[in-house]
Amino acid sequence: MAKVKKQAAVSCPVETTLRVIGGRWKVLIIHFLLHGTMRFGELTRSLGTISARTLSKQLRELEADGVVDRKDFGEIPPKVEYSLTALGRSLEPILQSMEAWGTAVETRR
Amino acid sequence: MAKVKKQAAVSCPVETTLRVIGGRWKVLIIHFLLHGTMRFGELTRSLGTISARTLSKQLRELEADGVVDRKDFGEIPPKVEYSLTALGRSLEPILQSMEAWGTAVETRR
DNA sequence: CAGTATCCAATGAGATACTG
DNA sequence: CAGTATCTCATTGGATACTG
Repeated sequence: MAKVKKQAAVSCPVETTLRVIGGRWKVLIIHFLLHGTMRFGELTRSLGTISARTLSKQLRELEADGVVDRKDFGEIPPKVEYSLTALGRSLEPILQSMEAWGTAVETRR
Repeated sequence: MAKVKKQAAVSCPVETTLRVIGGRWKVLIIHFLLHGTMRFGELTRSLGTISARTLSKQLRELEADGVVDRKDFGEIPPKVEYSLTALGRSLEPILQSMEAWGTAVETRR
């Protein structure tokens, strides 16, 4: 299998996952989308303090990584719905264990 | 239960976990320490291209978060050993599921 | 409504040099 | 050996204003 590119370093798959869900709002976005499809404005309100620019960027990145599906209805006024792909939904157990661990950490303080 | 402080936002525990393990080298450091205690120089060599400054910082942060234990033998030449605390070892299942997910993502490309 | 364009500040992390 | 001190740069994300 050739020369493994260059800087494969060590145990990369974990870092791949981190790159995908590591953005400032990404796990929160995924969290909401696990409950169902949402429109851009709904996400903005649910997330509370995110700017349009930032939400847009995080969604595009999640889409590029195959986690989120973007459906543009091509209407005016615009209507766009975001949902999780199968790959995105497969993140649920990870989020759950991360939530459990985070809760434990916060508790023990 | 009062007013929930201020910016509790939404589902924070997951983000707590992300803040703890989200550093550039942290999951890799934890990965190695899951196999046993290591000295500073060993970690440096294992990680390949990390600078002393960066490794030092990441270790201090992991220590502050209760994940890593630092044992200074107070000898000359210096000898310092790093290991995981119980809390640190409890991250193992999370890393494993993240590794599985990351592998799946890399595979499907 | 669902964005994009610009500009800007904060953080993270690398390179290099030095030290008890 | 195990760091610390500086300096620097790249990336991330926020604020604001504008648009099809």
